[in-house]
Amino acid sequence: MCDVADRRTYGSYDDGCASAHALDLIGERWALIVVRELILRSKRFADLQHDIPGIGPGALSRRLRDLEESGIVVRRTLPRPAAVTVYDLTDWGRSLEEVNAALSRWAVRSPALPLDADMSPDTLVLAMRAHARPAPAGVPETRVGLTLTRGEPAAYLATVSPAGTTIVAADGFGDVHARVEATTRVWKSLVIAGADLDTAEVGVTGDRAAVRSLLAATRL
Amino acid sequence: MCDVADRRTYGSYDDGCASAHALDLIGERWALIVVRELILRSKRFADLQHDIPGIGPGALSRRLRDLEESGIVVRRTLPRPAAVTVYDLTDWGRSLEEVNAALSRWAVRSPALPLDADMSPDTLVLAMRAHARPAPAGVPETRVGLTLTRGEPAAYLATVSPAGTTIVAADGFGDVHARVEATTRVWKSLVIAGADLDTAEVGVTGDRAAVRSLLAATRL
DNA sequence: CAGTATCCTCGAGGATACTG
DNA sequence: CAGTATCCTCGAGGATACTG
Repeated sequence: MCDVADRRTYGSYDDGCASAHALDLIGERWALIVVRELILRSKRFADLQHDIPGIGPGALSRRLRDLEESGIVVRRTLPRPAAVTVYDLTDWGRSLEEVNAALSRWAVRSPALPLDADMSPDTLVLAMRAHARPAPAGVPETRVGLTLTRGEPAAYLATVSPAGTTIVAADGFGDVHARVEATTRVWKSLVIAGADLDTAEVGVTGDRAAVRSLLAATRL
Repeated sequence: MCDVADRRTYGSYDDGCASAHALDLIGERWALIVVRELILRSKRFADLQHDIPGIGPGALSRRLRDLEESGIVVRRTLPRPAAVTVYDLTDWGRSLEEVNAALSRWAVRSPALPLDADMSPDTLVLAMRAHARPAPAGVPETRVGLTLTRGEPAAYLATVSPAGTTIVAADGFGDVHARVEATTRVWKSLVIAGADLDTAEVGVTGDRAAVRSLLAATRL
């Protein structure tokens, strides 16, 4: 299927383990970060540059090409009149969310976890998904519309219930128990640093308890 | 807790996400491979060099120092008369098995998964653990003693039951339904490439069906 | 055995300017 | 906007020899 000799390039692990092979594919610098930014939605080149602090156009370009060759990313052209190039994940690539989640659950116990760095709305929502827990038994299903801003606002629909907690990207909210608006920085302080909802600069419409349920079910 | 400015070294992701922080700690080349080799048992420097094909003494030395500083690895000196230095994982470091397992479960679906490269006995057993499934309901508990050789033989005790499948490093086997002896290369062909037990060069003592149960519960 | 020291090569990728 | 091209710096780590 794959000759070892073919793989012996500089930087490749000559090791038969599946996880070593995984590192060959997504162990390169920036690779998993790029994948992460594409899990919730497809994006354009400039979107990725904006959402990934510190990546240069050269590094991004190369990483996208590698990931495409590995079958993790696909490059598509939107139908006219948009006619614009976007990057998306294959199904297999999207299943890297599990790897990202495992990393996140592990890292949260790090003594050196940075609490004040910035992150994109999508990344923050992925962190919530990685740590999402079901609501306590007996609690009725609660839906919250979440709008996070860092530059452009991004909207998500969260559903909290004893059967499980989900958060997905959303265009509209429909019928929700509460709506929340916050900057990523402020919302992050609630989710990751455990700040208090009442003292944070968060705009809440509707049932404040619903927002508390969401935080209780997704806090790191 | 951690000033961003302190972290802005070359190679560090300036990103607030927990999984990006994880990559700061274990995203370096060889880091996760070294951790993986220590999950099942503590090892000496030369053991690690032997078990990790292609790593040089300089790279291993540096990686161990970094991992120690991050609180993932601990260096211990065995009591006299051994008086020898061994490397071990902290509890937090050992919980990286979950990350390794997530990577392994993802990579197994790679179209380019190499099937013929070599791997250490411990690594092979970790792959089995990552994919371990419970036995079908109603099947009685089965215990298998597994001895894998690549240089030194390494022994493991596997327990397969509807409540779950476990494999741990073992010194002796006690009362088991079957004993298996194989080289890592041959056993790998059974577990990863799906080769047939009857045609493989495997020494089986006791109940052959027990070995089939183990393979059915741990095959990738 | 358990590393450290040295030398060297290599490629990643940051910064920047540029093109279609 | 969507990248590519160029230049440069930097550090990783392979190979090897060496030390306690």
